[in-house]
Amino acid sequence: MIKKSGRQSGESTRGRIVEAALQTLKDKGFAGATSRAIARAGGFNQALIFYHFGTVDDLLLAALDKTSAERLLRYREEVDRAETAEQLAEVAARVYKEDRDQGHMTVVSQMVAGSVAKPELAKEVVTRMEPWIELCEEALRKALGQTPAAEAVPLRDLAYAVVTFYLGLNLVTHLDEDRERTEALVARLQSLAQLLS
Amino acid sequence: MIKKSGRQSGESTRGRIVEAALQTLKDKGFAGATSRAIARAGGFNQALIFYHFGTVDDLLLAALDKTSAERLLRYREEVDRAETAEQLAEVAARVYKEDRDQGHMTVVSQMVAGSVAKPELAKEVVTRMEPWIELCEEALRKALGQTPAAEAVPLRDLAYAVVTFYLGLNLVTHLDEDRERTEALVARLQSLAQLLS
Amino acid sequence: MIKKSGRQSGESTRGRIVEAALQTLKDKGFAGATSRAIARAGGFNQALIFYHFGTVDDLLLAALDKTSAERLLRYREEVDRAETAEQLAEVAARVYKEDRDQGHMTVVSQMVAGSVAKPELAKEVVTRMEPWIELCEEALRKALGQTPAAEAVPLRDLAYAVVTFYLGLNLVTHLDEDRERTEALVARLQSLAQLLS
Amino acid sequence: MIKKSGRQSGESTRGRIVEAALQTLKDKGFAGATSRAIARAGGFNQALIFYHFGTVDDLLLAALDKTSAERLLRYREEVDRAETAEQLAEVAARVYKEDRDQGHMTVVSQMVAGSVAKPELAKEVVTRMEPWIELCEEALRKALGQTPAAEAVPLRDLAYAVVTFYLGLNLVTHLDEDRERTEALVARLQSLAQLLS
DNA sequence: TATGAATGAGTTTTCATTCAT
DNA sequence: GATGAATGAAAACTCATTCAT
Repeated sequence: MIKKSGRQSGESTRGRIVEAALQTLKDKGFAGATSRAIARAGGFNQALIFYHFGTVDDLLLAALDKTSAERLLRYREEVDRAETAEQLAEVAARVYKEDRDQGHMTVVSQMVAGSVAKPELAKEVVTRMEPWIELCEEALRKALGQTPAAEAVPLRDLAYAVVTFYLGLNLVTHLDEDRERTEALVARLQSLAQLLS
Repeated sequence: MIKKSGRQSGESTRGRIVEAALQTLKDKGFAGATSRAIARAGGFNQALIFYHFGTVDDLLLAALDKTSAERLLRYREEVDRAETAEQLAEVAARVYKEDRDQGHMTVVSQMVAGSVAKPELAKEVVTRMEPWIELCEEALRKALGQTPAAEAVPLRDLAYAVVTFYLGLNLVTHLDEDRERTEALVARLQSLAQLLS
Repeated sequence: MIKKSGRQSGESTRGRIVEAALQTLKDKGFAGATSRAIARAGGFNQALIFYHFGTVDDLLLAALDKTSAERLLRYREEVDRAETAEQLAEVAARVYKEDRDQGHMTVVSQMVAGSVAKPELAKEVVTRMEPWIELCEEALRKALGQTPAAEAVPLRDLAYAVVTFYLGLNLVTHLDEDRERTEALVARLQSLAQLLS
Repeated sequence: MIKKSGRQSGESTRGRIVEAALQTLKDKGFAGATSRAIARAGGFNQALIFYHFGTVDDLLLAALDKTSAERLLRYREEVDRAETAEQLAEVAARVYKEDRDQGHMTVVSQMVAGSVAKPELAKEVVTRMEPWIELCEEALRKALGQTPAAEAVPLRDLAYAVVTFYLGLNLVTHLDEDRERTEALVARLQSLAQLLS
């Protein structure tokens, strides 16, 4: 079916809006992700956001969903391929860099940080963290299978800790302009992982 | 002698404003910490904020300073008293609960999260994180002194990791309304600490 | 077909806003031409000004443009019609009275005066004075063509002087409530013009 | 009588405030001459303005008085010394440059322009223009004594015209950054004066 | 005299959202 | 579907002025 020239189909418009929301979240943070800023970033009309998503917060959640889904796929692919703890540590370091460079984790931490004052938003954000904890638990099971650490701490809790750390890591990443420290940190954690294995 | 309402000693007014800013940061987050909201919380005139602090951001930084100074004192006291890794883990768990219940760490993570889009704010926030990393390093030196972990990872980097985790922990804390998970997590980390010792 | 109040054709709204800005500039001067005052004068929402013009200064410039264009047309029409120095002096007196009564020159002098502290505004205002100097030069060429005055002073400079005087005249006009003096002054200048011819 | 150290006598404080008001009027124009800006410029407390002058407008008038008195003295001195029209034209050019460079006329034109919306202020400003018109008339009498121009136009009216022009000149001066045009203009007027003599 | 503190009303500008077309 | 226009509320910040000391 051929669309009229100029106007994109509704689906692709939604996509463009979500994309613009993501970009704005990365560039300006939660506080700066206003309907105007998003519309400006995407080059479309402000009102479109409300037509397609109802509220700005709903658009932001949709954006979070998109990032989450994409990255989850990518992570699972890598986790499935890895076998040993060392490999997993290496995977984590690599994918972290992807996340950081593409701003995916910025989106997540901004949404988490921004939802402090908005309980309804917070509820939705929590829900979206769940699959990450699961993926992480899976990875940890692979990595720590029989080690003493696995016995001391239930993998579920450890997974929660890892995700928590990841959130903090992202928050800190944007403060560390030259990336010296965060870079070093991730390298160190890799060494630590080998210790535990 | 009782002061008439309205004109006060200046220093105490600054204090009241900072207190209101802290409360607002805790209750509404960075995005909600507007001059109006803060003035409403403290029951004073909006313009007073600008009279005493010039800008909202400067007030927010002053609030961060206050929390930071107070908590740093409290932490150092506890860290100085502790001797073994186990004691330190116990201290960490206890003081974390204080922080959480009093909202001190909320203030920190909100300021960190809120400064994504504001480079000048970010610079100031970074500076204020430094003493925390130092304190943490000190505590880790005590805890890990001779262990293999201390050799694998420089304590400085580990301290940075701990602070990062702490930031994430706080972000996550307010999402976890019933505190089930974060509570469990902290308990688990305590066990983990025993493992490492 | 009558439009419902509220949504209008955009172009006409811009016009209404410009008109309100002109009125406010005339009534309250540059310092009093605030967005609120203008919105009140025009009976529309304050935010409309920013929607259509971005900043108050840009609106004020648009208002200046409108007055300028309208009056320039009117002046040129009269100047083209006049032949002798006496006729031009008469034209000048007549159109000055129009200007004064309609407040057109108040707008100009207020914008000039108001731009002291605003270099960007000043730049724009200067640009908008140019066509007036040109028109004036043209009129002077007609009036003074072969006279000794024309030889002593380049017409360009004289035109600049006339415009300068006109600016001053306007400033003074509003101080001279009963218009006795300015009225007399213009009459005298007419006589003077005859002397020079 | 020796004053206490630190505190200046009331009279000198008034002087400092007036001086600061003048400076602010020159730098920021009427719209920018707020109590805060003036206090900042003079390095004293805002409230002092109200203590000594009651309102900002009254201070501004006091400042106008001071400039006016000082310049009037200077002008009279020069006018008294001059004899011929040529000398007077030369004096005018010289003293104009002083005025411009020291910003005295800026103060005047800003006060005139700023009083559009404030009838009480306007009334006061008008009063303060009177001695200038008189001085100017006197100078013109000297310069034009027996010429045909003096017969065609009453000197009083001409004096009014000159003052009016002077006001406009100042308005234009600050728009003409490189001073090319206004400089040339004043030079031309000097030549013109010789023509009339 | 002088001042730091305080205030209510004001400033420009941006917000999310709605609506007519 | 899409858009330009419109709006009431709110943002940060400044205003002239008052007052207790």
